[in-house]
Amino acid sequence: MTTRSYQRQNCPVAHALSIVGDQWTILIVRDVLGGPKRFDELQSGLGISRNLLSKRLKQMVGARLLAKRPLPNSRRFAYCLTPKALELRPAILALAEWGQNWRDQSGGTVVEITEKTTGERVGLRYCRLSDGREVKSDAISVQRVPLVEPS
Amino acid sequence: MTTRSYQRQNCPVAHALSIVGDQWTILIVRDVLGGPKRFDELQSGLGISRNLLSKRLKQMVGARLLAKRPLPNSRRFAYCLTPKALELRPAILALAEWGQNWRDQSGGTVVEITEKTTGERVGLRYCRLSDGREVKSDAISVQRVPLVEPS
DNA sequence: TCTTTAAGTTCAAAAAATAAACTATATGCT
DNA sequence: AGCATATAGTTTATTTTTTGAACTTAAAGA
Repeated sequence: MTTRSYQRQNCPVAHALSIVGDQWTILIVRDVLGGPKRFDELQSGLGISRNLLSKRLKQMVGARLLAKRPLPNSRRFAYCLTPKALELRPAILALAEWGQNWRDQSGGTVVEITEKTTGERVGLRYCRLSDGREVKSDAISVQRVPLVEPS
Repeated sequence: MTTRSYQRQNCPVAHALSIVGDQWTILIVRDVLGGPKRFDELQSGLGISRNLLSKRLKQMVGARLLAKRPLPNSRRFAYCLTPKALELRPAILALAEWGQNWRDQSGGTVVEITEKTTGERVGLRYCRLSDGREVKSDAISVQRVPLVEPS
């Protein structure tokens, strides 16, 4: 799939996938969500080949998903998340929830979201924007509408 | 990336991506979310090559994301979503929201979620499971925990 | 000095995706 | 009946990506 074929769909899902839709980018973001990571940490954690990791990290820095920072008193580097990548968290957590609901074996690990202050469990839900109340997923409707910029 | 390298990560995100993490599967689900689709409709809508679409549809039927049904009084077929694929909707909508928040040009189309009964706008938010109240994204914490099956 | 570590780069081979042409079968038109 | 068209793919050759392993460069530690 070329960037062009994503773009000509003029769809926000296709646009998102043109940036994070390859085999590794989401997993890299997932790892860096746990804190800044160095090249070799990412490589051994993911099992990705080194040249491809190198290429992906460059693309991700170019797409402003990651920032590459030198570590103090060393000639090493850390890759850190930008706000743009941090905002992928809901998408990643939605994938995680789907993955654990439809996992094929029992066991493994699950991702648990909790409220920092109380430790209470939290999940992603549809909410009415006006009052923040939950709306059940079968009570929603999805439309694609042309975007009109506010003037 | 092999299926094996996804599996050995033992992570629900990696598991989800081992099923829907290629370049086309999410876009196919997105299209079929709009109603059952035939082979040629998907092919021309997506611009995917025919042999790859054929392969992906087989994989997706095998993964129980799609069901292939003959259309009555014709020798044509429709690909329909299963509940498993329908449950990808939150992930796809989260990607759509990210894609439109970080789109590079103005214009285009956006995905709008509304409540069927009232037409009010709806979004994906973090909610406390106990009382359904919204929790701000900077007030949550994410952990991976080993899953213990209820006995 | 020798070894190790970190962050890559290079290169050849394998796998996946693309594009275009081809096939098989049924239906509709003249 | 004969011919063109539509549907749902398959085949084949080419291009692009990904992999895996070895190599490089520079600095730090023993």
